[in-house]
Amino acid sequence: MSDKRLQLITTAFKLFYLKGVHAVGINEILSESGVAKKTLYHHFSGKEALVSAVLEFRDQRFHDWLKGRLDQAKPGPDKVLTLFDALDDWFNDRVTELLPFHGCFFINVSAEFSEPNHSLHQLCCRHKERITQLIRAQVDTLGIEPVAVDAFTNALCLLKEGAITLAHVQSDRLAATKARATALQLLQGNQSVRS
Amino acid sequence: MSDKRLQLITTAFKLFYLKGVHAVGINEILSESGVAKKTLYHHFSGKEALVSAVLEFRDQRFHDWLKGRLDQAKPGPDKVLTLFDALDDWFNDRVTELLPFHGCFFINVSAEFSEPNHSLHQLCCRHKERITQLIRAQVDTLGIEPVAVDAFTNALCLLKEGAITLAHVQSDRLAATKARATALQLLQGNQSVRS
DNA sequence: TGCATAGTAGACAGGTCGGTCTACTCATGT
DNA sequence: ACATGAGTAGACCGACCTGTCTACTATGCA
Repeated sequence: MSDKRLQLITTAFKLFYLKGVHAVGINEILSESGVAKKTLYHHFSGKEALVSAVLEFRDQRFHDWLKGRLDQAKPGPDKVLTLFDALDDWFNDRVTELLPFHGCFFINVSAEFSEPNHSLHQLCCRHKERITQLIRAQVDTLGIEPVAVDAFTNALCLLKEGAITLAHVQSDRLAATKARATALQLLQGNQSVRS
Repeated sequence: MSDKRLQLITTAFKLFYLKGVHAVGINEILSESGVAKKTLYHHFSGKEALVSAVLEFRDQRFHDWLKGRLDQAKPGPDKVLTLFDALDDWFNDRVTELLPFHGCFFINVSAEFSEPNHSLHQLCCRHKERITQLIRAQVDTLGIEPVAVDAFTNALCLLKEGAITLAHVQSDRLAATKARATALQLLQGNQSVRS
């Protein structure tokens, strides 16, 4: 990956994440990154292609970070509760590689490109699916029956997205803690989970 | 409320909800609503004031609809499970007064005006707080201890926001059903709830 | 040596943005 | 009779938008 190309992507992400895609113009990205306009249009066919690349970049970054956190958890219930500890760190700006929290970039972009058929919206959808798979893999390690795996994965994803929304819209820095408590309650209420 | 003013608000809402605030220009709202530009600036000081009015309008509409649904529920666990039945109707476009589902308008606007201090972002936050109060009132009728009321209200709100996000970003029309199942599990796992 | 590649700065085009303003109509109430 | 306020149509302003283009530089490779 070219140096300038990466520079454009990281700068664009920073600005898009902070202000939204429509609110940031090409020229702002150029002056902020110190790259010439011709260079941008050499690497990307247009603004939308740049947004695509930024989504892909963030998807990778976020996925790698979360996978790293989950892999560190010790076997057992911790495997899923760690998810909320990681979210808590994210919401409270203790994860430098994710930049200060301004909601989920993919939820935000979905909101701006609301049409489900839009290619950018679909990229956001695919990111969420990847993260869901990551979580399902954790739930799988609990050794519960397959039907319960699906149900519990659904519940965890709902709590995760809910926490992100509360943390962003209502600036609720405790959102992850609340979600963790609920997840714990589900774990304890379900006797099929080996403790 | 003036006839033209209301016309502007409803048209603006329809377009903002569908395409996002930044993606819709004043001129589009004018041509769509058939109102003159001077009239718009007679009623509103600018675009931002119009967005404010639209948020207030939607807040009222949504709150009234949900309150109506919750009030109809019969006492007991139904008081909270009805929330997810209502969401299911919303997600699947069976609520005409809310228009076809394109996510939560307030989450979407929050994403476009991400700064927590921004007045539009705060309006979105206040809407969420109002809805939370509505839900808390339902949980109160269950007759459980005060601490559990807070915890269960938090859980329900997390599940609700999670369901909205799944329904929008991933076009998951079953999101409300999944959230309902999780809420039921929480109800059953908690013996302090009178059945 | 020669030529493609990746880069710079920035003018430029065509369009849209939010917002102002002029000139006009029409209904209402005093 | 007449002033006021709500309305219309649309020209116009300056700013900004995405994207193209010219002219030039530096590097690396065949």
